Amino acid sequence: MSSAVDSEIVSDKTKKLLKALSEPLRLQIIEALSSGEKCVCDLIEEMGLAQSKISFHLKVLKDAELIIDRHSGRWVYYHLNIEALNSLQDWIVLLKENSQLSTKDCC
Amino acid sequence: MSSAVDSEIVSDKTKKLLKALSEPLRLQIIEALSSGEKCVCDLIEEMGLAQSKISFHLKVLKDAELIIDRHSGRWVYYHLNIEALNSLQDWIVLLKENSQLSTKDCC
DNA sequence: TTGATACATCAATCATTCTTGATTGGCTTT
DNA sequence: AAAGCCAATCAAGAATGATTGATGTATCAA
Repeated sequence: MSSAVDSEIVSDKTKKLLKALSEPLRLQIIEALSSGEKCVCDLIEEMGLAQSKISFHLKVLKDAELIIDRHSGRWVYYHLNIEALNSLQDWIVLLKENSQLSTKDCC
Repeated sequence: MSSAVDSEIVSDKTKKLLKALSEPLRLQIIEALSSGEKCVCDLIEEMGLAQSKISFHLKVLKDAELIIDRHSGRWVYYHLNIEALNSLQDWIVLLKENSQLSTKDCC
């Protein structure tokens, strides 16, 4: 549906990134991982939350490619995907540039 | 509730920003406004959506201080708040810096 | 003052997302 | 093989968010 012109600039990837970042718990996870790679059990302990809850949110973050997993024995380690942060930043920069073009009268 | 340690780094402001940006329609609005200030009627026409829908999402964006309104006669004009974009970018930069510190073994 | 326009807000429905507890699957140790 | 641990997944319910159509408020024009 929605047959309108749909002149979209935001990529689906960026949409997914932003949706993944819209949840406070997931932001906490992101910040926890910004200090280095951690296994799920570390996060469970550090955040004091149920395992299934953590796993649920990790999955959302992983689907958005904000984090990357690494399996080792029976542990799964997660770390931030800096590329995702970069592409998010690029989008913001683009918005700001656009914005500045339009406030100075053109050219 | 939630008596846990709550060693939060993300500010409530950032949380709200990211939540506001988690909705595709709102991203479209943001991008529409990145090319300059517009009134609600412009957005309605440009996006081909119901007025109450647009107003609803504008309110969310305004509450997050991502956009700023300006009243003139019976029109209301909205434009992006660059400060919000800046603070979002700052948060990302901080995350990346943190992340880089932890990958090089310390110091 | 009447009517029209621009926008906000509300209440009800609908849709999506989160949470919880239980189960399952994969490793590892014994 | 059996038992224990780590983590993913599932199903049901709870909570949150979005959409819709109607109503309200302010401004302007006739």
